[in-house]
Amino acid sequence: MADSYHHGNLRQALIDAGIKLINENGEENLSLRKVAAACKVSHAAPYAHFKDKEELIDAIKNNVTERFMDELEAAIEGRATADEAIIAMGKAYVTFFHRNPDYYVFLFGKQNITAHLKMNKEYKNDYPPFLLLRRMYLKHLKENGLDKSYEEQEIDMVKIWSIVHGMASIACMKGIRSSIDWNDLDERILV
Amino acid sequence: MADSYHHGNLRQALIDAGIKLINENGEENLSLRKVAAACKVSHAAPYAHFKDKEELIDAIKNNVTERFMDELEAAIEGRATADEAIIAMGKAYVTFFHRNPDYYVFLFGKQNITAHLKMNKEYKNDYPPFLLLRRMYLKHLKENGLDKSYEEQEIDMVKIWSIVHGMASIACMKGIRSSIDWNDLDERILV
DNA sequence: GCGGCTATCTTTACATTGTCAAGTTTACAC
DNA sequence: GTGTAAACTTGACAATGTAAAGATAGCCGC
Repeated sequence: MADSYHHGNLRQALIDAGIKLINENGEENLSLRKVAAACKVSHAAPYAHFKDKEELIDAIKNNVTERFMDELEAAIEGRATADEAIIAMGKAYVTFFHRNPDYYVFLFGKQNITAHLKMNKEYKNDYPPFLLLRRMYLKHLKENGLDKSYEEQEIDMVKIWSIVHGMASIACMKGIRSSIDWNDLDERILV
Repeated sequence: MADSYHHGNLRQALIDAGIKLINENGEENLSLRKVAAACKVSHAAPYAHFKDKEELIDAIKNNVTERFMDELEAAIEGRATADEAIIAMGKAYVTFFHRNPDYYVFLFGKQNITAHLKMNKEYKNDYPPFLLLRRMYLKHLKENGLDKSYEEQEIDMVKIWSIVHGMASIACMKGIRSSIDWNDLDERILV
């Protein structure tokens, strides 16, 4: 069914083509019609799979977020201690965006994080990287026999997240990007 | 010259109308034609003052950045010690964006920082907030009789900036925004 | 005062884009 | 086989960015 009337798997093809086009031309130059053309379907075909342009972009965003999480999880894989895992995760966090600054803008540029998390109240607890951090942080407390209040825990985690996320953000800025050895830096910064 | 053929001060009027429209409808819904209409001029009039849409947006960005800097400078005004000033500046940094999340996306969403800083190599040293931080940090070293290598200084400053900037970024995310008392938090996080 | 120069603004035009509506084709259940 | 729904095409429309050409007005040298 490769060249039949029905495409076969247009939905995924649109997402893939979208990622490719965004990597080449940036999100602001992405048009539904170009994505459709890249898949050799008519300009209105995407509307069978996505409500509007935003829904396609959200789908792409989810796809990228999954790849991001894959790298974070790969980074903590096999680390002996929670401390090591947290350091590794922080490095992977910064490295992921430093290696591809476009993804930072794409994921956080409009502050959507991910489409399926779109709501107007507390969702930090559902943000995948934060869940991973919490898991490692609790492991860290246990390993070191520490006992902290919920509030103290929150502060610690936000602190770690802030450093890492802030570094990632700064590391992506044009001009600053190449002026600092991030891979070296985060090792010393993450206490 | 209020209703003459020439507007009088169209350039500034376009910037002001642009800020207003962005605050109301977001950057993604800003169109040159709407801005022109808000100033009661023809849709092509802006081209006499700005090369293209991006140049108008950059001008608006500079305007907002100036207001941002004003608040940072006001925050350190009259602080006794550098440490106090840095804390105050950090709070002002986070507060500015927490109070108006749209500005964070607007200023950093496309990672441009400001138009006049647009170049492809090191410009951290020209980023106004960073200059202010450096000034305060050097004051801090002197006040406490500390002597650090240039590299150690860089790490310290990036660390401070990362925490503050990361907190600002996170504080702006929908859903997380209201779930944390940022004003209380940054006081305890900034060592 | 006057001619001209230039910046400012208008009008017109065009290509790109998001989206809708109506029709066409295909797969699939019954 | 027939109907039904999903997947796709075609055609249309309004909004938008931008270029080109013309109109207007302030200003400068004389």
